[in-house]
Amino acid sequence: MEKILILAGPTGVGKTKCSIELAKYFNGEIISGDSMQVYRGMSIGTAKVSEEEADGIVHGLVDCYDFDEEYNVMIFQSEARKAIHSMTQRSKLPIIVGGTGLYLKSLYYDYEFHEEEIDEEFSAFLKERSNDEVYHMLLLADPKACETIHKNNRKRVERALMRAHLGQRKSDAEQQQHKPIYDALVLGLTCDRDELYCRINLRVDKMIADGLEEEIRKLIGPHDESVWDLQSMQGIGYKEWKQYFLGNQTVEETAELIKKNSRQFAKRQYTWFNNQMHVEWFDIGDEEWHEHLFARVKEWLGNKG
RNA sequence: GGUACCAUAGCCAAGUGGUAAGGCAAUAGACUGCAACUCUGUGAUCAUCAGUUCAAAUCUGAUUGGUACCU
Repeated sequence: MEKILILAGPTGVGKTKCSIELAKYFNGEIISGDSMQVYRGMSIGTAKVSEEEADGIVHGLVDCYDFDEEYNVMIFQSEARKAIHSMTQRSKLPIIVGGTGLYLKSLYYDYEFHEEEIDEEFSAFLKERSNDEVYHMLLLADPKACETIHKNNRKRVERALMRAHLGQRKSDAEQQQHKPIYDALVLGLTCDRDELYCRINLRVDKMIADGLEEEIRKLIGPHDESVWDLQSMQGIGYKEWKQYFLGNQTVEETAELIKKNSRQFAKRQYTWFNNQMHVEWFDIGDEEWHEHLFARVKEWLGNKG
């Protein structure tokens, strides 16, 4: 099995810095497991690595798509696997760094995605139904899927229904082995919650100072209001500017919103990493976390046999 | 100093006699194709004291705190 090092953790703990140190020390290359850093032109708001920071370390899946393109788990999984393979062949240690839980999990485990089409007619038909109606339909089409989807979660219910409609029931797809397909070491960076929130707040202030507003202005460019509906523009640090540019909000209010959303996001990330994956945590508040983390990686690499 | 008004969870806030709406925040959780998404669960006895009443956040009085105006 190929070896991959996964570095997880909430926004703002310092994954980027740590990952570069790891890459340098262990002769590795980095793959971003992040759903927003793939977009070109979105750097400040996604806290992307700067060239100086990267210091020559190769970063995959960063700056790969224009901000009006689609990106999703399937693309991530496929691209990341290719990259991992390439690195392994060149004797580089693949280091996957990111905060998008679903992406990391789908990479680590044997999730299988297939090309899909959308039945527009069926989709339109669903739009007309109430939450209850749609949920009852799913109850008939794929009862097992209902176990993990709440009836108010319209988005997921519709998607599961669409899959069942196209003959690929969600519950069937999940019959997969659920086994790791890599020899992966999953490490996580964490810290005291208040401390993290403080770091997040400071980071957002810095983003503003570094010209986040200008970055957004460039992205919007000549586009009309529909830019705000783009997938990429739903990222934290971006979507909050809509009201500002529409003249309904001050910069200060926008910044506060970004901070709040970032904090809530960090909380959700913890929920994911704590319950969906087995993460070995390293608290950056501990004196020797750095030594411990590096020692752990050495141990793991050494036991390769 | 006087008069009036106000005092409900961390914040905003319904409720004017029958045992405390809602929103935000916080927190816990779900998650196989928008996942930085989407969704779910969780909180108070109503400033304090005394009184009226079968029954008070809701009425009365006092106290404390705040706001406005007046001298």
